[in-house]
Amino acid sequence: MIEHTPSRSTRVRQLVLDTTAQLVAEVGVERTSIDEISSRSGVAKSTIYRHFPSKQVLVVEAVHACTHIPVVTDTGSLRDDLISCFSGMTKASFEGRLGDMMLSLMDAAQRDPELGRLVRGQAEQRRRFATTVLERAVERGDLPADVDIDLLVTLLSGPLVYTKLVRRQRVTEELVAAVVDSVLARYRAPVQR
Amino acid sequence: MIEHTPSRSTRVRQLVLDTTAQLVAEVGVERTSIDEISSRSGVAKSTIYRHFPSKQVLVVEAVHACTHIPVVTDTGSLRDDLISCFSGMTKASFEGRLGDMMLSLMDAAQRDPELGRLVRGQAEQRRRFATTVLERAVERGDLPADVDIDLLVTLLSGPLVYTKLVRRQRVTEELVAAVVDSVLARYRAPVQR
DNA sequence: GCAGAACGCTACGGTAGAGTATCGATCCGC
DNA sequence: GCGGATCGATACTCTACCGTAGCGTTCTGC
Repeated sequence: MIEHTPSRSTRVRQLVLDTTAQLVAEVGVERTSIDEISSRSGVAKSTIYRHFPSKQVLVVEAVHACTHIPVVTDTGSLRDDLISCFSGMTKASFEGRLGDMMLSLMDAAQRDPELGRLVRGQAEQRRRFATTVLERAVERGDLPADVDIDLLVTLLSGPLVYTKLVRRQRVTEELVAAVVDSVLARYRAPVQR
Repeated sequence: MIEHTPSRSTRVRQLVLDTTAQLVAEVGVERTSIDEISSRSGVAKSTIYRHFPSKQVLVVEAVHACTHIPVVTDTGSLRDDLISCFSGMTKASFEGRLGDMMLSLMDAAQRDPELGRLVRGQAEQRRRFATTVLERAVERGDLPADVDIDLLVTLLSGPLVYTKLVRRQRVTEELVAAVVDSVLARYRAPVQR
């Protein structure tokens, strides 16, 4: 992939998007103003409006710009796949700017249909990834065929979301592993004691 | 307890608090305005400011007014106690107005120190209740002594919070029971197979 | 180096909301 | 039913913000 030196236009555009994301992460969607974006980025207000028709669109694009899609591994080990899956989601959703935006974003998504689609889409995508990993495990026989995959995804995702949003603590690799192990414990062959 | 007929002052005050809570539940903390509270409640703006020094204080009091403390049962059965505990919390936190406020509240709590204290306090109280139930179970020998209670509380609370906030689905009695049973499964006497 | 595009600056108009002030009307205890 | 307390209505100041407009300046492709 050849990296052209970006034109002035796209450079400015990127700067505005970046500043917007930064501001949303700091003060939330509602308190983010164009004037503040302008003064903080050094890009004139008029220029911002030459790139984006409205604040609503700008915010949506800025948020969209900092969402990555985590990769799904297939190591053959359910435990490893789950840990990899949820570690990836943690990095993609809870860390960096997106992590700081989450609450404000979810709140704003209740009222803004466009943000609503974006946030809901992300959440569903996250669920689908985990669902895929679990379905593969069922096919391999690592999980009983009658297992409630939907419930399992909730049992796995919930504690991580809770730790991030309610407890406001970092979701560590150790926590992910502990959650995965706890949830899987009942499906392991009963240990001799 | 003798119920006096409330004076005009407290009646108006209550009406304002109620309308505020209703509005916060509908449009969130930031979009709730004194003018709207005034026009919707029929109470004049000037009167509102005679009762509350600022919007910030009003919102905090309004939120505070609709928080109940769930009761903790002690039936001797860990499963029943947990289900009772988390059903109570669900009713107290996820249903009714408080449930509709949650997201906006948690978001606003990031910036408003007073709301922050309130929300954090609630969350900690919830955790203490669950912790109490689990500690009793350890004392009774229903759970191993080296169990990680903190992790257990997260495993139990997380899926419910996730269902409410992220999936935006009702937290049913069935879900509470399913989560409790899933988490407890690994601590049950290993089933013969 | 020279158009033309992109940008910065400043100044608007318009709206919404917080909080204050005044005054007349209304309620409520005594 | 009288007087003090409370309330309603209105108008006002301030501030913040969205979005627009005009114009001079700077950059960029050719």
